[in-house]
Amino acid sequence: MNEKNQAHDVYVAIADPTRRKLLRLLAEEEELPLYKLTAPFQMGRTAVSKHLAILKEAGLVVDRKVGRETRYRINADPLREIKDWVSFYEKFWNHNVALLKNLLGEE
Amino acid sequence: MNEKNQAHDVYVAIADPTRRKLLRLLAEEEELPLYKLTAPFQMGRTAVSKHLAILKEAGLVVDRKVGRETRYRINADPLREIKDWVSFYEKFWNHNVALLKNLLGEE
DNA sequence: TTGACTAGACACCAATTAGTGTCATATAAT
DNA sequence: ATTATATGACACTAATTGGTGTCTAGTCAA
Repeated sequence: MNEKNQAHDVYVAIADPTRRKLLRLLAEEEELPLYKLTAPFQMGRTAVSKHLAILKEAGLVVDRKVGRETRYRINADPLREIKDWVSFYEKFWNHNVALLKNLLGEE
Repeated sequence: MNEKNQAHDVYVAIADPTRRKLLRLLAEEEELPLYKLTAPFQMGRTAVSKHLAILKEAGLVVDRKVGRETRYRINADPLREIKDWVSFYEKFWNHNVALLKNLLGEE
């Protein structure tokens, strides 16, 4: 899946439901090896491994080798970028809420 | 680009830089026709139109015909979903900040 | 030390994506 | 009435994506 170089940003990383589910799993278990991360999915180990590689590229997971396992751990920091990006648009829905309040208030 | 059916969620919609830029443009101009939205990009009108279609599918833009133009307008509401999703992970980076504070406090 | 387990590295494939160009149509302007 | 503008609708293409299977190597256990 993207064997070549960098260029996988956080936005792309979280666009895939499988990858979001992986993050969720990692959010609850502190550290998990690939074979355990593969279990909840129908796809094969290779596919999950590639998804994890994309998450890793985006900085959302960190891995370390322990014996024959490769254990993955979440790193949520890059998600700040998403949060910042979204919060810029918050004023739009707040704006609408304000309009609505206004409307109801003048009713 | 996805001529068939639905299935374009918000996550996918914002994964593309062109589409994020489109949203930004629409955030500043209230309402813009396709030909004006195309101008800032190097790609052709057709491509931009398709990106807008994806944004529309995700509910992030609304359009209306005015004469021969099709004018686009932003609708930020679906971004709430992203915000909610990200905020779940906030505790992780807050957790780290807490740890750091602890560390500094005990210094 | 033999065998089972965990995972990386490849090669391969089908479906999707992001772009292109062209043609048709509706509207506006001269 | 004619011409220019704005866009939709298609057909096409190259690159990317998300998945597969196989082979290899390191590690753990009997």
